[in-house]
Amino acid sequence: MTKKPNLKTLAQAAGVSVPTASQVMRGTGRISKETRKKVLKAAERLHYVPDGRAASMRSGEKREIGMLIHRISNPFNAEVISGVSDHLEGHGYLVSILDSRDDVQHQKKNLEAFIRSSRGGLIWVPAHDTPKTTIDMLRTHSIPTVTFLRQSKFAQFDHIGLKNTEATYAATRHLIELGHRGIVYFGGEPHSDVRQERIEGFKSAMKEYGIDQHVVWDAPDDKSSGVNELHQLLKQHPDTTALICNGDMIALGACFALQKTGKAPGKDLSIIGFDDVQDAALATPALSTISTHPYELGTLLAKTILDRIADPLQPVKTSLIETQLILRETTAPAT
Amino acid sequence: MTKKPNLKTLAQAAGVSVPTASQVMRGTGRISKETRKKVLKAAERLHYVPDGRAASMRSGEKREIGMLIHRISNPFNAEVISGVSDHLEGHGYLVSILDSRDDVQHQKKNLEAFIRSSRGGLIWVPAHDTPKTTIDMLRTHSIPTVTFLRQSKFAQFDHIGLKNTEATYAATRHLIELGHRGIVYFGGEPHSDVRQERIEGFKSAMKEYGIDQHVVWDAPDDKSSGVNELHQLLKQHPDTTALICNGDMIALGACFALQKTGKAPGKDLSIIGFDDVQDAALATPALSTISTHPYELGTLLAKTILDRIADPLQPVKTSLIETQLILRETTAPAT
DNA sequence: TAATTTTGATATAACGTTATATCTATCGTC
DNA sequence: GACGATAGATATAACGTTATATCAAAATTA
Repeated sequence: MTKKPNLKTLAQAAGVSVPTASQVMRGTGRISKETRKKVLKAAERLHYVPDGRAASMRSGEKREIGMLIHRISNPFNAEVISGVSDHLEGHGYLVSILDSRDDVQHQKKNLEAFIRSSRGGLIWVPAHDTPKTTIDMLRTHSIPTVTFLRQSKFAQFDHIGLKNTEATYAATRHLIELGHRGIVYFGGEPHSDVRQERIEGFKSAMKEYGIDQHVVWDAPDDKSSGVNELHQLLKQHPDTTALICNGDMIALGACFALQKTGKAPGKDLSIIGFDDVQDAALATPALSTISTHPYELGTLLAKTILDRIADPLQPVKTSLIETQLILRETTAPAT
Repeated sequence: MTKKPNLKTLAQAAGVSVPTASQVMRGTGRISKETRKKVLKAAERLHYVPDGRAASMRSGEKREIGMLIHRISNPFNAEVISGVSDHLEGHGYLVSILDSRDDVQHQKKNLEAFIRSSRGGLIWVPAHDTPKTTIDMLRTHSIPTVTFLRQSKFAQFDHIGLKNTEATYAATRHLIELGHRGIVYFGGEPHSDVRQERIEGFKSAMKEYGIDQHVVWDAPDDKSSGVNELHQLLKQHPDTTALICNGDMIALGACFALQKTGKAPGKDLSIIGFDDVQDAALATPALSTISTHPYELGTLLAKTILDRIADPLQPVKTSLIETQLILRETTAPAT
């Protein structure tokens, strides 16, 4: 059990000075072929790996990006992560994921630890009702930050979002043209801004067609919530003929609940999800939904944070990703 | 845009020396009430946050644990992560996740960056066919490491695993007692040791009942693979009446494929999954499967790595988690 | 050949902390 | 009132790197 090797050890083993060893390891400076070989050989033998803390502290370089997201198990997020990682690893960065569980307490703890650890940048989905103090904390440490999906009310960061309003507008319009009138916006937390944008699109389509009644139903965005809440909804609003859902998971839950009562999604109730997760296409019946190109979103996030790191003073940018209405088997004309 | 504050700035602002400021921030040493108040006030005003790199380098303490796993989107892993995070955050650690995509190249890159970043410990699912050099790299840096699910052939780390053999033995036996004879082990990569253990249990149950023919079918562990491969399997082995699957996702894929051809899981083909992910209970029909208590596994992982950090020289420990056969709607007597 | 540049290496200081040793008042004790 | 003990602060060095300045020797130029 030998001691962990450092530059000093390495330099001694190779018979050179510490700065020389450092230069060889980084491939900088003027080094002769023989010394380079000597040092590399010693490094191999000792399994030398530089201490990133010391290197980063001295040089100011930070080759690690953190992603703080609201739900690590969300398959949509997993796709985004892939996009981010593929791009950033290509640029020599390590991407590590933190899970806020969409809870401001967890988020604060994680962010404090994050700031302490001095990483190069943050890709972030702010938790619901993120307080101003949290934002201030980030600002005063001037960490390159890009938000996605959700935007902060209190500060301007670079942001990649979705065209939420347009997406639900198109979906709602499609349902109306199929003859539906009893359309409900199903799922999501009341405080969510993203959801508010989506409801905006829903309402404006309804208004455009002169439908005044529009029900919005609050419920957590997971599958079991869809199962549980659908019955409540149908009991309270029996004239419902179609759902625009806040996410695929709750939509799939609703499909499941419907089938349990002997009814058929599509035939008895039209359902449109949001995200186009892998399961949407593989469900029975296949879920009509709104696709959001998560991998491309990830790539764009990666590019955006690299730009921000390269030039911290450039003006703030916001990009919105196009969505696409995917019609499968859970949408049909109203009967 | 003021400069990031450090201990020196803070000490000057509070009118004390650097070591005093340091002691106040950590709550150590002998400090009078007034000076403490002065320093804390200044820290608040400046939004001072200590630099974890410097602190960790000097003190040797590392309050960050990394989890390197094979598939971040796997819902089973998400549950494990929750268990780990809940426990470790309670002990003042930050948990960050790295995704190896089950690829030895990605894994190596991630591990190198991980070692450079000098974290306190590693919770790890080794990728398939992890080479010895990778293990050596870890060993020479003597990083407290706990593996889970998969064990390394080349080194002894603390390990938390599943009782794979017992699990599939019980499942196979159950199917045999229901009258099935054409039972197939469906899914998984050929090189997987975990899968090998499961196949062991499968075979030994078959042998015990004098059934000599046992088909093992290779296929990736995801849903779409289940959809695609089932047809191939049934074409090649038409006398198949039941499947033991290597994971819930491929099992659900098989259910889907079966339904597409007008047949019913449970009635026409019995299917047992592995993991008991959330979707298993919510599928139509509900999936019979093997539950593995992922959250508890996570808690145990957290405790194990804390023990290892506290005493790096203690003997290596291995724990195996009990599994449980959950019978739902996709298992029925053979016709 | 003297002056100048280039090559290949090294010495030194600095990044922001914390561990250890040290120092000066003030206190209690007999 | 002399003495040791203690409270409350500080000086100094160290963690493992890298940036900058420096230096000797070799190579090039005039």
